[in-house]
Amino acid sequence: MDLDERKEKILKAIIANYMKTGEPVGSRTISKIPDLNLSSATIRNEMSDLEDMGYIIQPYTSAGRIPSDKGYRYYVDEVLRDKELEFSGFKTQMLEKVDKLEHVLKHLAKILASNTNYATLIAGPTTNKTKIKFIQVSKMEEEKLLVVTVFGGNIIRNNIIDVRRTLDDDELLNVNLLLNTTLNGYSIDDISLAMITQMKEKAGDLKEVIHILISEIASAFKDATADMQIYTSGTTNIFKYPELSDGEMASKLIDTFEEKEKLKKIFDEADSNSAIQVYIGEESPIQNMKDCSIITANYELGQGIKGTIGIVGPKRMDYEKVLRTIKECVTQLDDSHGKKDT
Amino acid sequence: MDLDERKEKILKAIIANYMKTGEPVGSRTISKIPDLNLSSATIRNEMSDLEDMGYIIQPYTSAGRIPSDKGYRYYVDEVLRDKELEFSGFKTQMLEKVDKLEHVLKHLAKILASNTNYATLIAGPTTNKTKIKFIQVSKMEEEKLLVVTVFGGNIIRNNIIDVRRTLDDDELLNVNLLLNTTLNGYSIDDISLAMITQMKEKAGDLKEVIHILISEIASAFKDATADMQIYTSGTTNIFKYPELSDGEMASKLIDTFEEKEKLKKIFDEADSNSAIQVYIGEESPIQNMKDCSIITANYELGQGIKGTIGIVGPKRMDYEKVLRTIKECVTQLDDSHGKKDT
DNA sequence: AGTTAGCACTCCTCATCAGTGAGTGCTAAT
DNA sequence: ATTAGCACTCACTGATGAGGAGTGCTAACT
Repeated sequence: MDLDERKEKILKAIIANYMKTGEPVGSRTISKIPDLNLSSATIRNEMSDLEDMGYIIQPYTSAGRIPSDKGYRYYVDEVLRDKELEFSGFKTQMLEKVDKLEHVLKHLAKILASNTNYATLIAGPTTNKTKIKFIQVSKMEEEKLLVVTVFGGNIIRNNIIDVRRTLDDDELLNVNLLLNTTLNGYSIDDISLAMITQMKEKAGDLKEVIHILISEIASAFKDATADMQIYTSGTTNIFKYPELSDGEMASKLIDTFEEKEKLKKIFDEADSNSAIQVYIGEESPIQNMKDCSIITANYELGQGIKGTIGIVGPKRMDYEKVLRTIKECVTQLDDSHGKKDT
Repeated sequence: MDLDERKEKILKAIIANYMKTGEPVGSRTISKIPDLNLSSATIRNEMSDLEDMGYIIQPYTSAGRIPSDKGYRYYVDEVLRDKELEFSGFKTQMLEKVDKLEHVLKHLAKILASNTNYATLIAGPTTNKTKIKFIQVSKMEEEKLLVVTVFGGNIIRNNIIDVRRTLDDDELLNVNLLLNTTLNGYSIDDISLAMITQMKEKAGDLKEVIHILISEIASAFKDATADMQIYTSGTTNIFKYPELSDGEMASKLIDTFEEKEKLKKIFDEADSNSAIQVYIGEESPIQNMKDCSIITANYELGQGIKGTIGIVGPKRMDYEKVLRTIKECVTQLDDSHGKKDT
């Protein structure tokens, strides 16, 4: 099943060439490569073998070959595997000057898009795994409480909750104290039944209120992706690749980028394993992106603040560059934010 | 400068026909209309006149005519002016079930897009003209205060402000009391110098803190458009209109829709006059939309909650339908929300 | 004088057709 | 095992021409 050295060289050459031009690659083109000094006829035989093995495809008889999904997969897995993914020359301009996390991510998406020439999406951190820093409950209207939750990284979420009961100032103070002392430093996911019963015990009269508050808050954040923010940029980069920009295709892709809900699927999968993930063609978790490749990577800012970066491009995307860039990017996010978030 | 009845009929017919087909309209097509019983030759003469007057354009010699911007303008101003814009059959499905304003608007954008077949954008309310309902200042870290401002319609904004000083609990209580009693019921724009000095006088020791808080809050909301939320939907509808969907054009349009900042220009203009606004072709405030028509309308949910709805389509869009729909939509927004926002 | 029929002309669109070139597979010679 | 040679395939290009939709103009008609 393995390829001998020559076949690999040829496959590599085909992929490299097709990445640049987007056109099927012929045997003559390969035969001109000085490294492997072979005639086009020999190349043809080898290419025929490669096609039988499923690494390349002939779009129609007597055309050149283009890499198949399997071909790309081989390239990514075998060829890029032990390559040193060194500094990418990725420009970090201004990344540190912005402060709000939301802005940082938006900006980063733009930078990534313009650096790679592919479409970029960034998922903001999900709150349910981020540590709670501070909770403030206040009375907004007679029976309505405003709950402000501050998570690590100063991510703030608001909930208006209807407790069917009026609280006086003392009670409010108690609730605040109780919630803060108990939940501080834990994430939503961390909240255990034990903690809740413990709070209820201490709550006395306020048992009921605490119950409503906790369950409402929990259900608001329950669904990991429910309040996930997704920032996209460079959608129109797809027009740079003819294979993606004909009407039908482009329309579907852009639609997917507009409907952020659909994009969540990508991040759902990415969550499970922490490494960089490469989806090629049919492997894509999103139906509409079956003709694209998607590369995702998880970033982490400490304090349980985790999110995902994704880049979407044609199957002939420059995997090496994107992998380098995205890796660098994740590293930088880590560093740059680590500094200021004490 | 006015058109006689026959010319108007012909112009109308040309526009109506072009709206449907998107193809240049010839004299023979018009001559077949039973209403005005004329031969194609007569129509030709009239069309020649209309062209001289600038209402229609001939894309190339010996092609049919298409309406010019001026032609559309005449149609919108004169023909649609006194037409009864009655019930549009606009589906309001589920509009009332959703609760959060943000969700309502997102959803509404989708409904509008699918109803009209054009791209839709909705600007959420700007906070600086909405009445403040409740302010809560709390201590998050030693010198950092968390300010939560609740506006009418339960729009919530958070600010983390660094007052260079520690506040004890009593002081915090004072600040809260002061801010709430003074600012309640006013909008950010309403806050006068007098109010500020008044607060400072009462603040005593906390003068400095109040100063920082007020100026920070004000500057955060200052720029009306800074925190304006824009929801878009149906971007890919433009692919339904060939004149907008060729590479260059489509790319520019979609780019504009992605970069929400650019869209703000539309709403900046819309603010000034409260009526429905129609921009045809070159009249567009956005460079990239010079080949489109844009229709905007302001909605108002009471309590100073105001925003704008916009629909973008080809110049040959169905103005009548869009005007009807958008009008209906604004009315419904008004009603449906008025009910539940006591 | 307004309207219309007729005609020559323009220009787009579409299908056809042959030529070209890049590419392949196969065979036979090296 | 490699390569040169050859016949064949197929997309792409450009020219050509028919067809059609539409115009403008003129002359005849009411």
